[in-house]
Amino acid sequence: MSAVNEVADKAIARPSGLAEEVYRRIRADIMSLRLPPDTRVSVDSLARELGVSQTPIREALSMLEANGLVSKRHFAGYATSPRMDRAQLDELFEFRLLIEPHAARKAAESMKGADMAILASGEGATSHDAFADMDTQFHKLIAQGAGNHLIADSLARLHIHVHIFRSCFRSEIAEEAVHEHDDIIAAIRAHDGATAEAAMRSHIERSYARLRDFIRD
Amino acid sequence: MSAVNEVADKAIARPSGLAEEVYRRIRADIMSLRLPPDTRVSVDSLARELGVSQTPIREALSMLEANGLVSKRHFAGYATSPRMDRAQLDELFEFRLLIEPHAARKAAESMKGADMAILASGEGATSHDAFADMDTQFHKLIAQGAGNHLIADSLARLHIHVHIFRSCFRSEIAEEAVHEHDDIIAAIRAHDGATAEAAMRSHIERSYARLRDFIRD
DNA sequence: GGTCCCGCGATCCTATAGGATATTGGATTT
DNA sequence: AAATCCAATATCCTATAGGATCGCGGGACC
Repeated sequence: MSAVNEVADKAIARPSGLAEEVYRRIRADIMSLRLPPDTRVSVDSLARELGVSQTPIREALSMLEANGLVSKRHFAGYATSPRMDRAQLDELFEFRLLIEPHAARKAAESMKGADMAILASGEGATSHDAFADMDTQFHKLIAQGAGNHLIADSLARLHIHVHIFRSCFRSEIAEEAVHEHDDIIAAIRAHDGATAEAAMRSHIERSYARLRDFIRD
Repeated sequence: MSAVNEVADKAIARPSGLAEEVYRRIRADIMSLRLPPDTRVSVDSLARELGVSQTPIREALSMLEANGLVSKRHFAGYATSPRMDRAQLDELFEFRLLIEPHAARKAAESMKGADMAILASGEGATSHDAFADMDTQFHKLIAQGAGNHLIADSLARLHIHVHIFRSCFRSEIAEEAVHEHDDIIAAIRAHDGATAEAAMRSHIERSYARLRDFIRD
C-alpha cells in the first residue's frame, strides 16, 4: 500500500479539492516571488510540474484572475500581474485607511480573550520573511476580530499585494512598525476603541510613508 | 459574409474570451433570478444549454465562486449562494457605510462635467427592473467617479448581492430613494464634498432600514 | 419496525486529440 | 541599416471519452 502512495507523496496529496490545492500552491509561489511579477505562466508547464491535469490548473488560474493576482490575455496565456505602480499604491492605502481603522475599533470593542492571546504572541521577528508573516498575521487577526467577513476578505486580498510589494524591495525590518503594533495591541487589550482606531490610522499612514520611498516612477 | 455570422449571431458571439462571455451570462442569470439562490447548477447542463464545452463553464464557475456568487462542494456540484440572512445584510451595509460616503465625497471633488451629465440622465424609472438598473448605474458611476479602482470593484461586487436581495422580495419602487439620489446628485454637481458624503450616508442608512424590514429570521 | 448493505445515477476529475491564434525570428525590401 | 512581411513555433481553447467518487434509494436482515 505504500507503493501506491509513494508516487503521489511529493505531488499534491489530498484528492479532496484539487483545484483549491493548486490555487493555494500558485498563490504561495506568487507571494514568495518564486513567480515574480509580470512573468508568463503557462498552463501545461504547471500541469507537468505539479503532476495534475490541465483542468484544475485552469480553475485555479481563473480564481487567481478574479482576485487580481494574474491576468489573462486572449490566446496569449496567463501572466502574473505587474508590480504595483505609484497610483495603485496610493489607491491601496486610501482603501486601507477607510477599512482598517474601523476594524481596529470594532476589534477593541468586541474581541475575546482567547483571540487576544494569539494576537499578543508571535511578536518578535528577526528575519525579513518572519517579519512579513508576523505583520500579515497581525492584520489578519484584527480584521477577523472585527466580526465582518467582508472586511476580513477585502483586507486579506489587499494584504497579499502589500506583501508582494514589500518583498520586491526586500525592505528592512522596520523597528518602528513593531512599536506601532504594540500600541495597537495595548489599545485593543484595554478595549479602548477610539485609541485603537487612531493608532491603526497612524500605523497605516507611517507604513505608507515607508513604502512610498521605494517608488519613483 | 452574413452567411458566416448568421449562426453565431444568436449564440455567444465574440470569439475573444469564451469563458468571460459565459461568466457574464451566468452572472446575469443569477442577478435576474433565472437561477434563484440555493439552486444546484450542473456543469454539463449549462454546457448543453449554452452550446459550449465544459471547460469554459468550469472557468466561469470558478470565477463566480471567487466572487461569492456560487459555492462548490466536493463531488456534489456547484450551487448558487443562499439568500443573505440578517447577519450578512448587517455586514454588507456596515461595509457600504465605510466606503460609499467617502466615494461620494471624492466624486464631488473631482468629477468631470461629462460624467455628471451621464449621472443626471436616466433618472425616472417606472418598473421594478428599471429602478434596479438605474440604482445600480447610479452607485456605479459614483464609485468610478472616486477614481479608485479598488473602491469601484468592491462596491460593484457588493451591489450584485444587494440587487439579488432586493429582487427576491420584489420590493416596491421607493419614491424616497429617487429624492435621496437627487440630493446626492445636486451636491456632486455643486462640488460640495461634505454635503455629498452626508447625503450618501443618509441614503444608505435609509436604504438599509427599508430592506431590513423584509427579513425576520 | 429499524438498521445495514448494495447498486444506480449524477457529478467531478483526468486524459488526449485537433483547430485557432498570438508571438517570435529571419529574410526581404527600401 | 532599419522597417516590413511572412512563416514556424508555442500556446491556448475546445471537444470528447473514460475512470473515480459521492449521495440516494430499494431491498435484505436482525
